[in-house]
Amino acid sequence: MQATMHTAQPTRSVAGYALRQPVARDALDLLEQFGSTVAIQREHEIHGQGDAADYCWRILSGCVRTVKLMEDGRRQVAEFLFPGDLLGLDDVGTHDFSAEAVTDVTLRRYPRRMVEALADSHAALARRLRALALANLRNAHERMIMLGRKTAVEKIASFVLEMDRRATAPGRKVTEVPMSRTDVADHLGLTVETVCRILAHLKREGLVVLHRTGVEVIDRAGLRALACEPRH
Amino acid sequence: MQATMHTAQPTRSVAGYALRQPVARDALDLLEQFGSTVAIQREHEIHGQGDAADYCWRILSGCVRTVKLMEDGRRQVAEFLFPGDLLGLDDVGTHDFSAEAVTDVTLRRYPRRMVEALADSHAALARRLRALALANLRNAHERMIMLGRKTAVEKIASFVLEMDRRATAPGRKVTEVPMSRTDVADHLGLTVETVCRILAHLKREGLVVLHRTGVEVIDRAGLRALACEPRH
DNA sequence: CGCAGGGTTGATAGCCTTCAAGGTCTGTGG
DNA sequence: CCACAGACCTTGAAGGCTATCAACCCTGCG
Repeated sequence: MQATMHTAQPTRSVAGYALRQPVARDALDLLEQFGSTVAIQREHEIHGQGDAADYCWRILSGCVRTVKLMEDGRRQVAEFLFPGDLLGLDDVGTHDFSAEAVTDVTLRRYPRRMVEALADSHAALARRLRALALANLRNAHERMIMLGRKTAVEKIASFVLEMDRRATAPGRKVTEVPMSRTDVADHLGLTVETVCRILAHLKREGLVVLHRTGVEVIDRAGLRALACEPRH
Repeated sequence: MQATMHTAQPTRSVAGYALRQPVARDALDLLEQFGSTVAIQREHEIHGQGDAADYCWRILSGCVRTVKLMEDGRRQVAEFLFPGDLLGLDDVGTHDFSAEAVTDVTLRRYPRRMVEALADSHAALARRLRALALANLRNAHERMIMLGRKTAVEKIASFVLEMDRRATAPGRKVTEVPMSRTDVADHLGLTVETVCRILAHLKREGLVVLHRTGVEVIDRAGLRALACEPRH
């Protein structure tokens, strides 16, 4: 789901996978005329798991999570989305996940029908859509090795670095971390308690400073070492 | 990477995500004239991690695994591919994974350059390629909840059921399981020993029978219950 | 026949979870 | 303004699931 769009948020300098096949004028601009702006309140649902995939969205402000639930309540947060990211383009027929507002969010909404129709007549858009899907696939694969083979410390260190890259406002030192510890836990395949403990550990080690609603990376190299190295 | 193609292997009745947007004549047939057939020996590499993505392949016979390695040797097997599945279509520029032959395999190889060129002039092919990418993305998401939230027993039960669906020759009761226990472990985020122990457990419980080089599902409903239920 | 590699099983250890008990912050109402 | 309730966060103690270490088995093959 996550993919950066750069025309809409020129101030954000997030590294965009989608930029590998640049086009002079972004092919996604074709959609703009069919868009409408909507606002969703914190903790409200944007779409449910199994809903018809009639729309897709671009995040203008705020943070969104995509969630999959098991019958017994176990939860997996697939992605966190930030301004510029796209949501709901990857579901065929029905949405695979529910999408929920982590904070108050504003979205630009596009009818899927138009997307598909335009893609058929504009090769550049079709190419762009596939590039987005492939970038998301690459992300998903990265998460697989994270979930399958990394230790808790490595997961948290990776997560902090990812937030630092993706969610730090330009010019600010402190990365906003709007989601709850529970969300982070369900994203990384851990428990709330483990997330807390390991963040506290990183803080004791002087790698990060924890603020009210954010994290400040002190020792980026140290975190990077923790994020990939074998246990300890 | 995995995606079923059904024109090429009409005898296989694997449920194909790719069939959601059927076209009268499969758009992928456009590629056939540019294909060449290659054979790769067991345990040999088809392409390496980081190699230029100049080709993609369709598996004609045998079994292939896609592998990602961490610096310290930890390994993640992203997918197992069987006849009819496509390989290497999802990598832009360079391959994200290495692909290795689990058994002796025969492949049909296509130049990526032709794929991209044809996609630009044939909307149906472009649509089909995106559908394949999205199906793979859906698979990857399914694996995320598996790796992040399922217990070892649930992982193994799910895996056996998946092999039963995908790799059972038509009319046969016994599912060939050509990959080693190590491969299975690295696919599920477990160790070899745990895989062995849990297979033995499923056997003791009468859910499966283990053969030399395959598994026979005895109690499909029982396995299905184990695959999704909470621990125990 | 002996060797090598993968598979299986057992014993032990450790990471993370589970269970439990405060602590902190925010929003609300008196 | 202050008190209070509730949600989230944090920290501690104990337990369980899976990994690790080790030994043995089995099979195929030179």
